[in-house]
Amino acid sequence: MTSTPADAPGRLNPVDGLAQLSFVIQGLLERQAAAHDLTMAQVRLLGVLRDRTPTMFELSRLLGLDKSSATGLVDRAERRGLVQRAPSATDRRSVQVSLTLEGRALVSAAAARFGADATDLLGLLPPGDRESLSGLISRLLAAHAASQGIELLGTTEG
Amino acid sequence: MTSTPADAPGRLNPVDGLAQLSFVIQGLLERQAAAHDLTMAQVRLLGVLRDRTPTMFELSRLLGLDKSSATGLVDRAERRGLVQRAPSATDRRSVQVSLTLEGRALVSAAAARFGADATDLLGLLPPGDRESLSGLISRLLAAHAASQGIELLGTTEG
DNA sequence: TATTGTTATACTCTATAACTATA
DNA sequence: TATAGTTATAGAGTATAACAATA
Repeated sequence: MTSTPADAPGRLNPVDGLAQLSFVIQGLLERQAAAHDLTMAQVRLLGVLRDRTPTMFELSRLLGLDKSSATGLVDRAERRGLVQRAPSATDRRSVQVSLTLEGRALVSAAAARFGADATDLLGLLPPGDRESLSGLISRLLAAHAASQGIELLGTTEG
Repeated sequence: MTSTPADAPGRLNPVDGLAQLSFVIQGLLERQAAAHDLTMAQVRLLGVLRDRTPTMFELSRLLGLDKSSATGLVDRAERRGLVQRAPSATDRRSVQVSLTLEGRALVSAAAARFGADATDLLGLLPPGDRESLSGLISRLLAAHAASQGIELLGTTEG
């Protein structure tokens, strides 16, 4: 399901193409994560917190994890000084999680370097093809989001 | 780096599009893996063994893991009856790893179901777009393979 | 009673270092 | 000496179940 046995070299079947592309992209992401001493789980955590300050419960839903898994993830990130916990103003059971300045800087740096890698990859195609591909991917993602619910932006990775 | 804050809904920037698409595809893979009680690591193991009978050392290289990690991975798969170890005929230090019939059946079933999911996803696009997308992805992967070494087929996922 | 979050526990996955047995 | 593989150990990541504090 991820290998490509005896296919024609220049013409992958569509399903294998999708699978292989996803592994290439994930490889780029993991490379930059590792370069910043981050695991993919931590990258997802920091990525979600870039434009949110959720409670632990909301966070676990955003990441698709159990509450207890989120506790451990946040514990380790907090120990590294990347995120912080603060009591909720409205519910004394709740905790609000947010990025520290250091966490924000780290995720921005990693995102920038991933962006450069991805841009290099796309640069392997001639400009016309590149634009076609981007447009088609946008349309596919939009159709997929629509077919699900309306879980459009921001949490496709969870 | 994985979130999509205030972009135009219908027009993701190309880099975010690639990242989000990779998460969607990985999500499909993980869903079918879980449906067969497999982790992604086990799926990669079984996938690599579909058309190979490597030694433990070769296997660790194919998967990009340390030898000891491969030992654990194969131990657990063997305990489940999915793979088997056999002594090498030529080097008494070596071990040859292969799929059992049960392992082969399992990876085939998972691959088939992932293929159906991926086909459904592509089916969200009109036929013309679908073919264009597949062609562009093929070209991108070919260019990427060429830009690396000649690590064409079979191990893009490692 | 229901919900939020943590703790206790267990398993998978991964790596490093040390070891055994071959070569 | 060098290589193939395993074992010992440690840490990240995940889940389930039980619990405390609050609602």
